[in-house]
Amino acid sequence: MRRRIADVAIKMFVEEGYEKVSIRNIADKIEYSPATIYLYFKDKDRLLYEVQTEAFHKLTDHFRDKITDKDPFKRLEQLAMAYIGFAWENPELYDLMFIIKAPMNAIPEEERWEGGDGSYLALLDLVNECVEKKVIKYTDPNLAAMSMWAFAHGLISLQLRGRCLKATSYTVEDLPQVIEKAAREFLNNMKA
Amino acid sequence: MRRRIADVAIKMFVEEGYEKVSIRNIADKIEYSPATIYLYFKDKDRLLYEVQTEAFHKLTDHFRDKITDKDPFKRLEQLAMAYIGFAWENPELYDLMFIIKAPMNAIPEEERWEGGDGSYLALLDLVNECVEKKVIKYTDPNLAAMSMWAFAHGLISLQLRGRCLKATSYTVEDLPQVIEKAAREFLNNMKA
DNA sequence: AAATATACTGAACAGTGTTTATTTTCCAAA
DNA sequence: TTTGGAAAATAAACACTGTTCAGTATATTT
Repeated sequence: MRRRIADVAIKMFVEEGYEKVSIRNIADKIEYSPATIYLYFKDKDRLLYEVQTEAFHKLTDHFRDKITDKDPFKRLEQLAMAYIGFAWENPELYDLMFIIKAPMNAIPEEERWEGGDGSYLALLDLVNECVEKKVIKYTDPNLAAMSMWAFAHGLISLQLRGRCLKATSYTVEDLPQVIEKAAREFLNNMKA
Repeated sequence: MRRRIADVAIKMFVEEGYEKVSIRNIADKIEYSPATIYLYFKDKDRLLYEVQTEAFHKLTDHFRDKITDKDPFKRLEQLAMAYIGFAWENPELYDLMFIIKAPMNAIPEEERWEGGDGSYLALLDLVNECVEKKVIKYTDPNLAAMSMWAFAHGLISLQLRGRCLKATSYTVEDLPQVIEKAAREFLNNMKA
């Protein structure tokens, strides 16, 4: 039943957008009462967190498919492009993975961030290798990993929230290429 | 009256956080009926947009205070640090300026983004000067400006949305310095 | 067949943004 | 000073939201 609810929820978030989906909508779709959902999920934040975890599995799969090169720096490039590509293809999922506050409220102070941790560690491991082999300028892997993440996230979230189009002179057709170009430039600048 | 509502709204957003403030709360505070607000603002998005514009004035003032150096690259550093500092001091305002979707819905397709445009142009002008004087690696000012903005925004918004603390091994006390350090490193990497 | 345990729901609570018909307020002309 | 009309403000309702809880229906065990 938990599965059933989570499956429908993730589908509805993707199709209709997070903001337009309510507990009642989900309950209607699975033809149960809204109260039933609360037997399986403490509250909406907790359900969102479950959906987020699912989404991170999707991202992990996406990474597995796209990160294939032997050279660690090339792999770093592939990771960056895969991250951006995922966001572009799944904007609604990206939203609740990285932008919306709600699902994070469901994680108690001390607990691990199930989904996010895994993906971040994939990046950190790779950056570690790059630092060891001196293929990037950075010497602190944590700082390098966070910087890469922040840059990619910044590009994506400014775009997803409509700030890019309004402030820059780029058009909606340009943006995908512009963002990729910016990412390439960023990677170039951190190359040893 | 428009002013009166906007003033109270901005104050309440800062004090209690965007999510906890409703039209009714604002109406209560100014001792008017909720319906009155709709005589002066089309809807909540429009009110949010007004508050956003106010916030951008604050950011512009902040920039004016902090960006003082003669050297264009140093000025670029000052701008970056001022931006990050502003976000740190006014997280709730930063939220509705750059993260929340709602206020952008109030701007019709063709219209300018009153607040955002100005601040972005300040950055773009400065970057233009840096490109001309060849003090940064970038040759395309638009790309450079967007990259800087994206990087700073990425750092800030990941932090504001609780992703940094959960994924990285940094503590809440470290983060301000870590973010500044990351920004400095980024600027260093783009230095010509 | 009776007792227990599990699964589910109807209805309500307290809140949200928003609209409309109605009332109050105010000011200028008679 | 009274009256007419415009302008300003609102009470009440609509259609939602997340959430809770008392109560019902179903299934399992004794």
